[in-house]
Amino acid sequence: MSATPEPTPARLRAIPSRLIAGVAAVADRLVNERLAAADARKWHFAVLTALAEDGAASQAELSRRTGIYRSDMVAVLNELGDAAYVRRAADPADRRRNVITLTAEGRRRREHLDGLVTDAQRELLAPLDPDERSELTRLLTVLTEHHRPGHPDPRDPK
Amino acid sequence: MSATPEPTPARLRAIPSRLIAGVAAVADRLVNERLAAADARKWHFAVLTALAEDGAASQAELSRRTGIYRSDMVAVLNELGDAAYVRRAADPADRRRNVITLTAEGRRRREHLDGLVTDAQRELLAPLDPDERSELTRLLTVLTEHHRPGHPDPRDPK
DNA sequence: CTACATTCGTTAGTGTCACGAACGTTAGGG
DNA sequence: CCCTAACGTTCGTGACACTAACGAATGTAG
Repeated sequence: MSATPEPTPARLRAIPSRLIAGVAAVADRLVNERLAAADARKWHFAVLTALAEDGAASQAELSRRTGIYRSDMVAVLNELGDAAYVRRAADPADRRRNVITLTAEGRRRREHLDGLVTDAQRELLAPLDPDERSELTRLLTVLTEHHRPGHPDPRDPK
Repeated sequence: MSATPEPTPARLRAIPSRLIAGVAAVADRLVNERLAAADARKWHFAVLTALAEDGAASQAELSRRTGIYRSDMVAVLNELGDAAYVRRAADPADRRRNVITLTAEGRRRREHLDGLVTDAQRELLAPLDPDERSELTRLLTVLTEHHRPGHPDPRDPK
């Protein structure tokens, strides 16, 4: 069991990057389906949650928290602003920045979307027991931490 | 540990679907970078590998094996055909079908790309030990098997 | 045998998303 | 004061997932 004489069967189905891409597609579909029913997309949820968890921030800061490119952040904030879920105000301390603030409606909206997203997680992880779920989360977190701008490879500190 | 009094901490960073999407993006980037250096894309590798592992097939069959939409398969096979990695011939037994066959050059090409893809997997999974790698693969396989057209929910056999 | 549904390959088109280029504005450091 | 860098913004690109529709061929029910 420890020494497999076979060279590398490496079945297409067992290639990690393909497995992950497949599961990611399923997860995205599950989340999007539910959010679409509430006329929202995952970016909306990500931005609202980032604001709820760590407070008001500039657009660039929100980009870093959520992983959304700052170019794409503009449109998301336009939509959230049009719906009065966030407010966009100039930062008096640094006039390059906009300060994005979560409104009361935005907070309610976030809680609603959170329920939908949580449902999607449940359906996604349905076949796993609690231990397996936390182990999966742990492994994915390790990978996420490792492949982070600045940490990818200590041999190339540039 | 079993009863968490907190309502829903649910940190944005810990949402499985977001973790998976992030890791999938990293994995895709790693694979694409390497394949691009060989002027290939992941579809090429997937099709060549499907042919090498399970033999010649029709385009629709390749679609199912690889997960590529049959609409997109056309362009991929055009490119692989132009490079003489595969041959496309009419199926005499069913004249709707094309039979796609892997050529000798295609087989060499596949082995080359396989090396690149394997390197990418190594880099992706670098922070995990062998046990963790197989556990991750196992968990992802469980999820993949569960969320498969026809198996999504036994409560809705339709 | 005829009629109908289904499969296949193909073309064209849509929407999402990640990402880069460039620009004007503003801030901070030498 | 100049230079660099960060910020918000606009525009554009390319990969990818997916749908719609088509003609040709096949299988099947009546």
